Amino acid sequence: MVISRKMPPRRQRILDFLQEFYLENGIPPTVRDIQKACEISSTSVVDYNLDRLVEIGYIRRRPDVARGIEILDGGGQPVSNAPRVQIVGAIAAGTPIPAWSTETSESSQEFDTVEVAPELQHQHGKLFALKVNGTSMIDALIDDGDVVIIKPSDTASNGDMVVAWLKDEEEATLKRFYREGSRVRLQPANSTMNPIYCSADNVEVHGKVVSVIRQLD
Amino acid sequence: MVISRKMPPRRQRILDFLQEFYLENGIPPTVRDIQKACEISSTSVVDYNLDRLVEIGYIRRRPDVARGIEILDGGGQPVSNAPRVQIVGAIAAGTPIPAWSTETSESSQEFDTVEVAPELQHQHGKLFALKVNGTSMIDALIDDGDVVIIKPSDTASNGDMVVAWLKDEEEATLKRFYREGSRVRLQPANSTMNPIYCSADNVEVHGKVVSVIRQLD
DNA sequence: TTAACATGAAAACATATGTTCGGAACACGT
DNA sequence: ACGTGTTCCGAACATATGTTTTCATGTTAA
Repeated sequence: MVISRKMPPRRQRILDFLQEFYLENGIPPTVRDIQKACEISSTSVVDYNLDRLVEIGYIRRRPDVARGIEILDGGGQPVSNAPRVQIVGAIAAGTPIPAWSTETSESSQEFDTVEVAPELQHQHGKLFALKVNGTSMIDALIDDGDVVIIKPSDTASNGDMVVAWLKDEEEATLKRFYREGSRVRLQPANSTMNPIYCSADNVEVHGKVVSVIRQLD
Repeated sequence: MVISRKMPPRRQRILDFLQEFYLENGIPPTVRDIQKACEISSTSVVDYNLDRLVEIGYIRRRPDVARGIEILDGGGQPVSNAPRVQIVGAIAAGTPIPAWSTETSESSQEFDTVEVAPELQHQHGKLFALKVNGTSMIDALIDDGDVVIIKPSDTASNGDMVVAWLKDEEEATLKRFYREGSRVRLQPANSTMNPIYCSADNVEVHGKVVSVIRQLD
C-alpha cells in the first residue's frame, strides 16, 4: 500500500508534491506550480519527469488541458481529494496503544489511510485512525477489522466513546465514558452487556472516537 | 441539505454542471467547458453568472488561475470530489424497504449523501445507502443512526451480509446469509446471538451490505 | 414612458499553461 | 576513454483559458 519505488529523488518529490497540492487545493498543480515548489530550473524538466511518472503508472495526463494531471492509486484509479487520515496502528485488548505524532508527519507514505467525510476533518481538526484487531470490542458494536477514527484528547465528557487505557490491566478498550465521583464507568455500547467500573486513576483517555468505518468484502 | 434557491434556470444549470463535472473529472470545468455544456453563446455570460454564484456563496473563484472554481457546500467549505452515494431512506425492523431507482437519478439533490471510499464505488458500481433507525439491528453490530452502504442485488452468496426482507413477518433486517437446502439461515454478526431460520420462499434479498459508517457526534 | 437594473451576446484581449527543441551535464557499463 | 541512455537546462512556441469591453435585450418600478 505504501507508494514508493526506486526513483530519482526529484521525481519522488514531484509525486509527493502532486498529492499534497491536490489534497490542499482541490485542483492539480500546473507544470509551473511544480517547477517552483520543487525548485526546478525549467518547465521542460517537470514535463520530462511527469512523462516518466506516466510510464510507471503513477499518474495520467490529459493532453493540452490546464491542470490535466490525474493522480492514480495502486489500482490505477484516480484518487479523490477527500481528506484522509492515517491508520497509525492497531488496537486490541491487551495491546499498547501506538504513539502518534501530532505534528504533520512528513513521511505521509508510511501508513495506510482512510477517507473521511470532510465535515469530520473540519469539525475536529487533526485526526488519526486505528484498525481493530479481534472481537474484543464487540460489546461496543465494533467488529474485527473495523477502522475507528479518533480525535486525540486526554479528557472526555460523559457519554463520549473513548479510547481508554486501563493501566492495571494493561489493556486498551473502546467504551462510552462516564465519570461518577472518584471512579469511572465504562459502558459498552451494547446495552445487553454490563459496564466496567474502575478508579479514575486507573483510566487514561487517549482520544475520542468520532467515527467507525466497517468494510465488508 | 438540498441545494436550491430561486435562481434563473440557466444559472442553476451551471451550478449543477459544475458539481457533476467536478465529480466526474476531478477538476473543475473551464469557462468554455461550461459554455458548451450549458449551450451558452458567450463566455462572458458564463463569467457573469459565475460572479453571481460567488455573490450568493455557492462557489469561489481564484482569479487568473485555470479551472479556478471552487464549489462550496452549505457551510461554505470546498467540496471534495470523492464519490457520494445517496441515502435513499431508512431501515428499521418492521418498516418496508424503500424503493430505489437504478437509473442515475437526475434529481440528485433530493437526498442526503455520504462520501464513500473510491475503491468501493469502483469495485461495486452503483451503490445506495440506508440510515438505520432504532437498535433492532444491534445483533448485526449496527447501531441506531448508522449508515449502511448497499450494493443492489437480488441474490447473495453464503456469508454475505444482506438486506433481507422477511415476507411473512413484513420485516427488513440485516444479517449474514446462508442457504441451507430449502431454508435459509440468517446469522447475526454478533456470535453471542442466535441465528434465524426460515424458508427460502419467505426471504427476499434486496442487496448486499458493503460498508457501514457510524458517526458519533 | 423613462430610468435603473439584470441578463445576454459577440469579439477581442491578456496571460496562464501545456509542449517542443537543441543541446549540455550526468551516470554507468564496456 | 568511450558510447549510450537518462536527466537537466534555457528558451521559445502554441494554445487553453480567465477577463474585459461594447452593445443589445429584456424586466421592473416610478
